[in-house]
Amino acid sequence: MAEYTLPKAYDFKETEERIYKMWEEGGYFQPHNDPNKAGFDPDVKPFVISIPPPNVTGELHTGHAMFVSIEDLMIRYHRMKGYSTLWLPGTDHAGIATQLMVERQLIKEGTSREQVGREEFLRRTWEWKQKYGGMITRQIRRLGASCDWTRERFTMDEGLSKAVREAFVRLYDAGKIYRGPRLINWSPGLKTAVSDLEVEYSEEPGILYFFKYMLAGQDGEFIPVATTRPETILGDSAVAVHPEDERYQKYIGKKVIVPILNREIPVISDAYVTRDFGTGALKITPGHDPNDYEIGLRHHLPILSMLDKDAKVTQIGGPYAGLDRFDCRKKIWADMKAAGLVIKEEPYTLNVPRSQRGGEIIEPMISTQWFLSMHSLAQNGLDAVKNGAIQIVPEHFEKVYFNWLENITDWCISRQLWWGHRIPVWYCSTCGKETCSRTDPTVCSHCGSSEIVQDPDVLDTWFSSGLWPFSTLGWPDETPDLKYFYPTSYMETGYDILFFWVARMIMTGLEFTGKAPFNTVYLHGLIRDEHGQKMSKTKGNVIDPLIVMGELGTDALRFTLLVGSTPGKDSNLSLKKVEANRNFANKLWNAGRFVINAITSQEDKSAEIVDWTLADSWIWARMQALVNDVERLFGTFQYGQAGQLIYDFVWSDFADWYLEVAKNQLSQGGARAYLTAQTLLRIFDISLRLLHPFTPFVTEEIWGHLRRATQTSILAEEIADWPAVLMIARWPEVRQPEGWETAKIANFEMVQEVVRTIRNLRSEKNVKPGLKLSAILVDSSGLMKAESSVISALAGLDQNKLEIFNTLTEKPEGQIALVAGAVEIYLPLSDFINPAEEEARLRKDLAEVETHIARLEQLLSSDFSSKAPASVVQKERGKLTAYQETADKIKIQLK
RNA sequence: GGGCGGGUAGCUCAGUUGGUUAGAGCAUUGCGUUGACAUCGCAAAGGUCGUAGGUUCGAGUCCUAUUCCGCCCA
Repeated sequence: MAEYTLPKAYDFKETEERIYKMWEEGGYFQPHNDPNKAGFDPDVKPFVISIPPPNVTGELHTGHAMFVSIEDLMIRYHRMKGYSTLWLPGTDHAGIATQLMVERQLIKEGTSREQVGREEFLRRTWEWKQKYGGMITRQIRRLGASCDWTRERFTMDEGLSKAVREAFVRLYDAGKIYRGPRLINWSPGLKTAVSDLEVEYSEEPGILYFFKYMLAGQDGEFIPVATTRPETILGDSAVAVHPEDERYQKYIGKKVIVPILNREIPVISDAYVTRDFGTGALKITPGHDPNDYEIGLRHHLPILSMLDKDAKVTQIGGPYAGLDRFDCRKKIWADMKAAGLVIKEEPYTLNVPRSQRGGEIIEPMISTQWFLSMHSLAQNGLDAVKNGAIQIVPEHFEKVYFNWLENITDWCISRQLWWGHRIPVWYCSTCGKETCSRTDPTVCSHCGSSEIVQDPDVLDTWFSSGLWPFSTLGWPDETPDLKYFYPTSYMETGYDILFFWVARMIMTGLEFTGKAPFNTVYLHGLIRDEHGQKMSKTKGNVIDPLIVMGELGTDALRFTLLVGSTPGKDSNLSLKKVEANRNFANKLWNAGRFVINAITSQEDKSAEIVDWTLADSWIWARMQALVNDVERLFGTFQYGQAGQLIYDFVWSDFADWYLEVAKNQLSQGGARAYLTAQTLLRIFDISLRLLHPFTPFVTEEIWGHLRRATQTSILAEEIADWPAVLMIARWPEVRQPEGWETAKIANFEMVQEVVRTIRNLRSEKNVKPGLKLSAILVDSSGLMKAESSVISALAGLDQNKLEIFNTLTEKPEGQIALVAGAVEIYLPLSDFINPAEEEARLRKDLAEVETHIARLEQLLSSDFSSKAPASVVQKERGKLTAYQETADKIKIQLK
């Protein structure tokens, strides 16, 4: 007999790091079937997820914890099912964030990006990346992520940079990338263009300014106009009114005078104008407002840029040139007031465009940028989802996806930054033409001049992450990895980057590889705090996953995130829940200790042959049902639901009931004990396998102990086919029910009901838990007789003083009477008997049972019995019979 | 303005193709620690499933309207 003792509580702190190291060093994170290695079998199915690359500057937050938990679950599940599984990790270069980080450092040193120059700046940035870039991946490891770190990628790597270059050149050659002046979103603080998606609109209190647009040559006549941004008056090209607006129709075609500047601009008519907003007359500033820009194009108005890249007024602004945008607003309004042009001011809620990064106010302005024409790409992206090549989970996000792609505008892909993939276009000062090339050219491809200079801008970071599923596998080269692992399987990420990232990957995947880059998009929701508030540093409600893991364990955090979430829905994270799941890990640990003890206590295999007990059969039936349910739920991405079922099974069925019965069975020794230990081993093993994708650490640790303990026990042959580690153990197989299950479950449930009934009464009467009671049971089915030992053990009865009769002609004296289903129970608690109370209790029970009887009788006499499916009707009939039996028994006791 | 999602126990949330006594965790109340577990056990209490209609033998679940909340897009 092997001695095998474990600490009383699960110590995750001692365990997690050790286990992770063991996995990683054991090579378990790498696909077992690798196209780069000998013995590769192309027929083995791969399962692939490319990680949503976190910013290289990032620090772990709950969003990362969420995606790592879900993706690791998907990966571990498929690995256990035998797929050659690849979870490819990496980070993106986060153009703006990283550049800011390094710039900040330079400023601290008393220098600046401009002073050190582009080359030195990039050297410093790489240096920074080498030093700090590994932080986020180390933190992801802590979550238990079973990524193949040998294939880790970074968007600025040589290979991925090559992919970016290839993608750009192909799109350029196809005429889908173009350069030109357009109205774009300008970030004056960062001094770069940003895409439409990077602008957020926030409602803020502001002022609506009403003023006079004086008519040229008509003394005193004016059109009243309202604006939220008076400084843009300097860039006005027209005043627009609705064509059918009777107030202003007469002015259409006339000229008005721009305040202060005294330029003359036309009054035009356009149906875009809302007649009942403001004054019904709209000033048009095509150079600084997207709607005005459209109107400007329609009416061929001059486009004036009255703000420069620092958001200061240009020469267009005459006397205001050089002023900051907000100073100018004040000054021009004061000057207009002095000139008698002001009508009034009203408070007004503005929709202020702000930068997603940093929150500064974005200025729409005209700028020469590179754009990707989206039309054909978007159409392919739409088709891929519409024809089912890609499935989005949950389904309703397909509508959101369609809505965006159907209304897509061209994507501004150039950024005025230094950190990123530089645009591979060179301008020739000799012939004035562009050269776009896969390799850096030395001369102009048009005239051969060496007077060429590269475009200074870099590409949007999302341009490179948009290629991620295939660039990470080696594209544009036809590598073995690309051939075998592409297209990938699932794309799992938050719904907040459906447009930023997912849609763009789909479009580029189709464009460059001709294939959808994945077959399924699984979107998870955002993590909020306990009360559903968005986490933010200013609110101080941020939950740091590193702290949670440190205090309650990684498994507890993972289980909470997985079980508390439904696809696509935001979920609230509460530490109370994490704590409950920490308790669950401990529960599992202790159940494991019990099982190990039961196994190692078996001394020899008795030759005696015994059959399974009712409890054995019951737990098997429940286990099989669970395996079945989990499989079904995983198939429909309902991981939370599956986790909940496993939790309930382990805690309630296995630990609360089977383990308690097992104690009784083990104490009988011999073959009974052996068989029980075997059942404990098998059931617990399957439980751990099912739970492993949710809580990898604790399950791996206990399973390892279970394996080692069993190896030196007489049950060793039971585990002959177990691998060295749980993470590559086979996923439990679904078995079809054999027919006996329903009856065994029903019988055991009857036993449970009798036990609960007795326990409740003991509790109600404050019977000391240790006190063994005698009892009389009346049961004609024979079930109680067969299970008397189990019932005595679980309900605290003295088996020697337990009498079981098929029928009882006379009600025993001095006993408390109870009914559980069709079983009558009598307990000799004469000291506690208060006849009036007892009768009242029985009458109350009877009344309740009778309401059920009445309800069911009515139901069964209605159309229900003819129209509902037979099985449903049968079920209700059975219930009625059971209630009637119970009622009969209670009536006997009331006599 | 357009679109999407949600109102279920005190709190935070689950709830399969509709199946007839709506679940969990936490919180609350009572009892209980000499071998799996106090990071626990055994019990109890707690819900007109936002509102109003409809479909159906049957609705938390499907349909319509309505109200409140949230998100996305313009």
